[in-house]
Amino acid sequence: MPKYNPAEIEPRWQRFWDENKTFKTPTEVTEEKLYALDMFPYPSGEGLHVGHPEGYTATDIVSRHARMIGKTVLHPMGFDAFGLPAEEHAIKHNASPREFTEKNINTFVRQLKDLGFSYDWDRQISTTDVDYFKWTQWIFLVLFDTWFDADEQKGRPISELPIPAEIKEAGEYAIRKYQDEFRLAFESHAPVNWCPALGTVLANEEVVDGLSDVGNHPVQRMPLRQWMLRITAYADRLESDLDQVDWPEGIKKLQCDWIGRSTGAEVDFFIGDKSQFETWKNTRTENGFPQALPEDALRVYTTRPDTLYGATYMVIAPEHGAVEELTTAEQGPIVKKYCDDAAMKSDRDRQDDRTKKSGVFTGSYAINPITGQPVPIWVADYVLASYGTGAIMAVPAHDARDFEFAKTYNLPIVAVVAPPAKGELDLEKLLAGEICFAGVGTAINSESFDGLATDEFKIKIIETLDSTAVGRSAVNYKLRDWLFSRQRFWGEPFPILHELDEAGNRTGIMRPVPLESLPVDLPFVEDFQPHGRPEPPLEKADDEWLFPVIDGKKYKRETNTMPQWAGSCWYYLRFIDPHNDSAFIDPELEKQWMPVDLYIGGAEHAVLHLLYARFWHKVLFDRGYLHTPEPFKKLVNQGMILGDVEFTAFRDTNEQWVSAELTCENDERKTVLQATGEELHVVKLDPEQAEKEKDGDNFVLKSDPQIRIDSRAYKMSKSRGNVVNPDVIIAEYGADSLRLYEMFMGPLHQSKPWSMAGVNGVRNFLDRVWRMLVDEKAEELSLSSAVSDHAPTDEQIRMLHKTIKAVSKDIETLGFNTAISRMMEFVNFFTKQTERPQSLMEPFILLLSPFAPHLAEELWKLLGNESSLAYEPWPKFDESLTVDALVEVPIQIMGKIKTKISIERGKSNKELEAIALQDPKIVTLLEGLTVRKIIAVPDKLVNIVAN
RNA sequence: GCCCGAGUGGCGGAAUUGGCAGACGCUCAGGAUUUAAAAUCCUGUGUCCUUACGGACGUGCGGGUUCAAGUCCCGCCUCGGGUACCA
Repeated sequence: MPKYNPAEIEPRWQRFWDENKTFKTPTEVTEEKLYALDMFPYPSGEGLHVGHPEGYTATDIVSRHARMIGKTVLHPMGFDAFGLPAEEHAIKHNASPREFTEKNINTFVRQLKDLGFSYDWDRQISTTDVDYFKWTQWIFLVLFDTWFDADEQKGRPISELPIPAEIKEAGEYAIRKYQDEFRLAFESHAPVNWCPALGTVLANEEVVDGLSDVGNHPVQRMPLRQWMLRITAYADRLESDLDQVDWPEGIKKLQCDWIGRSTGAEVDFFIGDKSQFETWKNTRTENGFPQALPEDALRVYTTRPDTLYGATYMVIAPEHGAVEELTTAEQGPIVKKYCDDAAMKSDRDRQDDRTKKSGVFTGSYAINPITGQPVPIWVADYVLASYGTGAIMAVPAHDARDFEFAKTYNLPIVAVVAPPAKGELDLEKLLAGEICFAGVGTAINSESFDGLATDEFKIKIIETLDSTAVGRSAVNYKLRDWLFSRQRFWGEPFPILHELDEAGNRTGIMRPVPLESLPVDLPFVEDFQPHGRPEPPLEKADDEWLFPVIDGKKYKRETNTMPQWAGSCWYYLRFIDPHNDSAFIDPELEKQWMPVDLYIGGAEHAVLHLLYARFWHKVLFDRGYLHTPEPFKKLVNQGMILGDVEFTAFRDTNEQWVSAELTCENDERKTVLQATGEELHVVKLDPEQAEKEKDGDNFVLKSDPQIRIDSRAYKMSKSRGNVVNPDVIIAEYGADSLRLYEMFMGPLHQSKPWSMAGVNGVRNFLDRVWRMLVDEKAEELSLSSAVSDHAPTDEQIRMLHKTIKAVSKDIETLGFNTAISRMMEFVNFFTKQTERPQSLMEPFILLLSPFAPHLAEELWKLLGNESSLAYEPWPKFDESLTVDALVEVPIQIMGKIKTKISIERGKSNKELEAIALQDPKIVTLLEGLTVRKIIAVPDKLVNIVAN
């Protein structure tokens, strides 16, 4: 009995595609190319998750469709395989991270092949391949060899960096040190996020609420020598070039916010006696605004220079360089204690304290350059050393944080901006210092500037500050330079050698490992367990690796490794030319394939990966290795797939039901009774036990409708036990069903709950497709007798053309869920037809093929075709055949539908009106009414206004 | 707190430019087929009123614009996600 049996069909076609290299990327790239890319996965030990195939199926459908419309397609897959989990696993099991990673990759490849994706497997890469990270190291050296020319807004070779005459005179060593200060990859000794549990430092982006992103371990600040990448130099371009790409607005905004560009002014407040202020100001006006931080002034950054008249005190960060100098002898001990405490505090503690502000007075005053009045200088940890100048002018009347601080320490509050007239804010209260207003408005208490609107004021005041050289306009970014080194084993080694002197100490001279000596492979290390101290595991490599001698000079290798992000910053380029051993990519091939036309992946990479990759791309672009300024033309984020919907109810310790609205979660994420905090039992219910409230939106217990229950889909997680394994779905329903279901669930970008019943639903559809063509009662696999070479009817032809049109359009807009529903309608229609002309069945199978490729290939063959349908021309439709001759037009009276008439398409509104008014039902309904107006929309509706 | 996104039947979701709300699928109910079951096929399935014919209501809530609003405008509510002292 030839029933639809995916377990037999699917492996057979997968083998066919593999053996025939059906999806090998063509070497001749035609004008119309498609580069469809998935965010490559981290090959975890758990294997593929059902979230992975969602995006992968979408790009696969687009790729398969593109081949059929004649495009040349590049559709590759690879693995982002460096990273902490493999190393942690290796430590735990005393094994090699490489072996573990390779095993996981094999599982992933097997699972991906089971899903029938049309990847060109000859291009498979892993970031951990030595042949791959050779070029990651090479790109690092490009960064090392590049400085950013701010005037040209462009990265240039370090050899083109202008060297000041006095440096030149000081000799080669001075020149090298000078260059090192400008490189895009540079060493720094700044405080970093050190995570003792992971034994490594982390990027700001990898620390969430003072805990590590991976594993939730505490993170502390400590100064360490680190490699940094100067991503801040590219901040403006990373922001402005977002207009060039077709990305979701939300993601663009996230990147913009992350870059956090703000404009305002830097203002110097004179430190010294009020009597010398005029002299200071005059000297300033003569000499101009100093580039470097002056010693006789405190420099602040503000986005609201228009509130300068309201600056009643100043605050510097505890780490600010001038703390000691500004602290008076009397205040010395308490300031020192405050700063020491702040330094001890972890980021986590700082978060907790954020609700209340603390600070201490330094004892010093600075002179407001516009009013000439002295203001006290305080130290407080609500000012960050790393942003702006690490010092602020505090305007408590117009900044919520300053307001809170001023209230706590009884500092004066002066209102200088009146809210817009319409506002409900009470001006009296504002003037009395009782409330704070942070918006824009009209200047008050600002001498000659009074009455100016905020925006005008800003421009005027900057002009004034500029003319006397006490201030200037300035731009700031939230974006920080990228901390690029990790103290772990399982990452790319840096291709950098540190020159040593006779005594074995670093001379400070660095030497890049030359191209011919790349890659720098990971050495064998007996034990790479983190020990809670910041010496990287590579320090334990043998001397031969650690201390190379070149031209008689002894060097020590850099022993930090690169972070996981490094490999994923450029993998999309390597896919274009994966086996090239003389360059990271052939420039000709790069021109043919870049940019990536469609990039699909999860929104969790909205800032990190996408920002880092764009940054590297721009550097490589500036240095002439690439021809596009942006790597990813169109980006789509797939939504998260949640677990099946769950109903939960709550019971107290006396086994009594508790209604859901009386519960809440406590700090330990346990469900408790809101009123008393009593811990409750969480009971998972069978859907049978739940029902919807009679008049309300809540679900309640069927047995006791007074008790509300929770109905929600949760994120899939091991602990919740709601994880769906794709292998199980494939075994039970088939890969085509899994692919189809994930596409049918809803819009790609939306998060949606899994439903086993839904999988069964699409499997049902595939069964129906099978039966539409196959005679299930026959002994051998053969066509159903309904399938014939009969001439199709007009209705049948229209059905096909409508379906072709809808499916084609939906693939273009990635509306896969509606494409599938249109194909379901086609099948519903034809299974009722006793004659199913083969000439209509064939195009339908082609339409289905990108979605359910195994089944489509099988049926295509059954219909008598010899070869794979992968490159068959996509069916075309005739516009005139996509509409019916007759249309049903509703007739409304006062906007309410009264009847429907079936008429020929294309009637004018006059004709429509006449037909409507003659309709017997309408005539009856209009009796006694006066027709005031008739609106007729051709082929759509008629609305009669009558009363 | 701030910034996004979303609220449509029992559930997932459809609905060019405002123009027939609920396509398609699931669920459930009834029927056919069968010795029986599975599978399959057919019919029905927003709510309320009505024996029926039919009618009223209905896209989170309250207003508004319009001949006509899920769609546009104003004001809220709830949920999901992101983010957090960035001056």
